[in-house]
Amino acid sequence: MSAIRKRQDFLALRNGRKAGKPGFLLVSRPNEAAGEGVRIGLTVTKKIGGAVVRNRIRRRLRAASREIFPQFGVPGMDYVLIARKAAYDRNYEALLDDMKRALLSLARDTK
RNA sequence: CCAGACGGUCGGACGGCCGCGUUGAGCUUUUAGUUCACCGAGGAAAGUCCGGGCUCCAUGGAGACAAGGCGCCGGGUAACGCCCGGCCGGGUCGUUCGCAAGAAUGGCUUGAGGGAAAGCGCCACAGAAAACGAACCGCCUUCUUCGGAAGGUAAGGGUGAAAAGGUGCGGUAAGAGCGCACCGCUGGCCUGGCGACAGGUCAGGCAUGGCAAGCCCCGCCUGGAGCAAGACCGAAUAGGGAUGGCGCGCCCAACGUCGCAAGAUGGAUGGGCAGGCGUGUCUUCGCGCUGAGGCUGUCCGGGUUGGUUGCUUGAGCGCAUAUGCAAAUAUGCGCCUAGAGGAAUGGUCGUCGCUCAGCAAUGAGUACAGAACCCGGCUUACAGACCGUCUGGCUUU
Repeated sequence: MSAIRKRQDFLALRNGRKAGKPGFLLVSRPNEAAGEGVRIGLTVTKKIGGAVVRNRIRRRLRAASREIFPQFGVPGMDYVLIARKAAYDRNYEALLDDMKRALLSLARDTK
């Protein structure tokens, strides 16, 4: 499991499959170059809030993804989480559940 | 004890589980991975408004001009438009003196606080008039056709943010610094103070308003850009320069050169044909493109993605002593305190603290806000707590 850092890679995800949840929008796309690894990127736009709010959202989503992705992420896929405002104070258990369901629904669509 | 103002300090704590970044040490086979340890956001990290350090660029010295900024005095500072102390003015409240105008003094508050007799400009509305010293009403004198007209007058009315020093007495046709007293103002001199200024004294009746945060004048200051500055290393691909190798078919031909001529020779940013490539299933044939434009070796320089560096020890922080009203400075001792880069410094659960509501159980809230080269300031945001000074109220003695 590694992070997506380059702008080019983020742009490539733009047309991927999407699954929306209260706290975020999950986008996925198969990645030929990466092989078997799962790559995750985070996007938190300025529209959502100040730096403090954005940092907290980024950390919560990152912490949640660490718990969920090793088990439910599909190897060889790139994922991008686009944050929404609700991620700031949504119940953590609900956030984990949202993420699990989003991954499952994307995996079903791919088949 | 309560409330308020001002100044200063702080701005949650502990534990479990799961994680991240720098550094150090160890282990594994180098790459990399892994284990342990240490450290890991702010008072404003914010706004990016001033002042510097640092870096690159520009620059011979000095002056002038332009543009921008600053503007009472003294001190502090690396520097500042910041800070400290002082001076002067405005507003407001109280006290004292005075018939009054006004003055003195204390508290709070406030001032972009140089120049308005260098010049230009502006002063809305209202008002007669907003500066050329001004007559609307009123007042007084003269004349009168009894409607008013001419002249004098800034005491009174009215307008306004602002109306031509104020109060009182005299004076006068009515008035007026016209005269006088007091208050205010302006100028000279003397004294005190480093100075801004203050006090005293003499003179002047003292027409010549306000705005300089409109232009302007005077004095002082200022080169430009910023860590995405700058330095180094440099993959693949494309492109640039130098140099070498291979290849560069045929015909026509403008024109050039040589020649007395015949002719010879070179031959284009020209034309045609071979040849090559593509295409319709293939051949023939046709169409399109191409037709020396090529292929390749070596070296050089620039340079993108990326990597390394700049990158945290500094006008640093704490304590003590000394000097100073203070800002601050000096000396001594101690300390090392984030360095990321799609960007670490956390996520989650529990217990407690604090504030508010409630008799209680309990419930609700726990701010503003996230380093990005580094300092000194300013400004703005902020739940709550603590300390000090002052003011007011209540209770007790």
